[in-house]
Amino acid sequence: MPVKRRPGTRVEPESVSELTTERLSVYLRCLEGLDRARIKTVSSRTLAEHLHLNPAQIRKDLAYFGEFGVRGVGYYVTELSRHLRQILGLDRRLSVVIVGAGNLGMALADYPGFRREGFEVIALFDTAPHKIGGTSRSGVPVLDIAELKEVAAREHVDIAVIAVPADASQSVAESIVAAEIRAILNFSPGAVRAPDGVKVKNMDLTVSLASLSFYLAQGTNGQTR
Amino acid sequence: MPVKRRPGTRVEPESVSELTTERLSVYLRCLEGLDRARIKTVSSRTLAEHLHLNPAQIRKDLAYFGEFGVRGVGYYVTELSRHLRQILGLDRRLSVVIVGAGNLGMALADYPGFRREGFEVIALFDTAPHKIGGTSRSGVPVLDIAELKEVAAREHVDIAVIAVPADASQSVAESIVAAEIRAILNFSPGAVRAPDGVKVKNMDLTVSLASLSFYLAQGTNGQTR
DNA sequence: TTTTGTGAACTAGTTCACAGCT
DNA sequence: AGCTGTGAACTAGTTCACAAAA
Repeated sequence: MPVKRRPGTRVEPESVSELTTERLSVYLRCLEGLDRARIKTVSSRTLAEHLHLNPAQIRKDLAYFGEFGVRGVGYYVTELSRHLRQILGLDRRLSVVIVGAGNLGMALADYPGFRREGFEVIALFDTAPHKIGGTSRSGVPVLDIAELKEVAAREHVDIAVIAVPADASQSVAESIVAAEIRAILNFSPGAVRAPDGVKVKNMDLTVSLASLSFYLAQGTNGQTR
Repeated sequence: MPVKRRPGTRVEPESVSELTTERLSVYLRCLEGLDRARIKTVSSRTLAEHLHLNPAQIRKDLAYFGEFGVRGVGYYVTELSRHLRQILGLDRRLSVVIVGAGNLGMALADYPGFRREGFEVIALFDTAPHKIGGTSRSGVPVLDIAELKEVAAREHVDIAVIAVPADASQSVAESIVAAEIRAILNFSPGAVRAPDGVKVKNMDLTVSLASLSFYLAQGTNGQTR
């Protein structure tokens, strides 16, 4: 029996897993490619072949949010892209700050992929006096971390990236939470703790390398995604 | 009934999931901290409290590889660290190359966490003539990607990191596979395809940010790890 | 016909709960 | 007593398979 939810309708938060939302982002990127190639419609089967995924999974992921497809036809590429951008909240400018103006923080501030996807890096934050007042190569200013709360309030910062050494990460996370930023992308080793209502995503280089090392050591076999 | 497997014994590859191996790396880091604090033994409960995990999960993860614990006592910290390092293949020097000597590649080459965990970045590779022949700030040489195969054979490279723009990532992946490197950490957007026997781990910034954006847009609530 | 949307079946991963060892 | 190791139960995630729509 068809779900009588209209496309774009909000869904109960608990029911959508992070695995699903990550795949939505992958679908979106693929659809944007198809759109540039002037392809009008795509079936879950074709999309699944592109992405090496199961077609039923794609249909199920999309069906959480509405009935976007047309039976016998598939999905309209441009339309589905627009829906996915809206579902993912990518239909508006998102402002990002990076805490830690070391090599990694600076590199991330200048990463062209951010801007291309609608993320704007408005500032770097650090504690080192000789860094404060400077800018990244592309001109992102480095500010004193003491100013984070004020800047976040003034500029409506959506996401904070943590790119500091491990021993500073928890205190940085607390400053971010105090600044009322509700989403954190953490590149520091070791998970940071944040209260409910603040989403933390860990990108731990060390853990990923260890997992590759295990594969090499044990001769396991597999593929991520 | 006790498993009659001795500690350190190899396990059937298929039975250990990537989620488990990633947690092993987290356990190891935590144990190293306890070891530095001169703590001799730790129970799965205590470890679980540190890491905000379930104690049964920790016991189960460890039990895949042997019986490391002592009933009534817990685990000997130093001994378990040593076992985990061996299981993860971190008991030896691992050599890493980075393909793509842009901002991100350079930053990764100089990332101190690599060396600290026993990974040695031996070279960067790029195609841009003005980059080739130079070095990163910490002195990692930038070589021509045409030399990758030769260097990999000579230096026994374990892991390759992809840090190039999306449109180059698949061809870079093919060069890496041709160089007989069997583990890839991919920072490019879009999953790269590699044959069986080559492990790919994707660290897709765009996907992670989109997932945070979804959380902000929908007001979902959760915590990674 | 093609292809969606979805209940049902299946597979993977987590947590419980307890026997058994120290 | 305390704590591990592990079957059993549970929960989450994926894939199958088919009715319904175009």
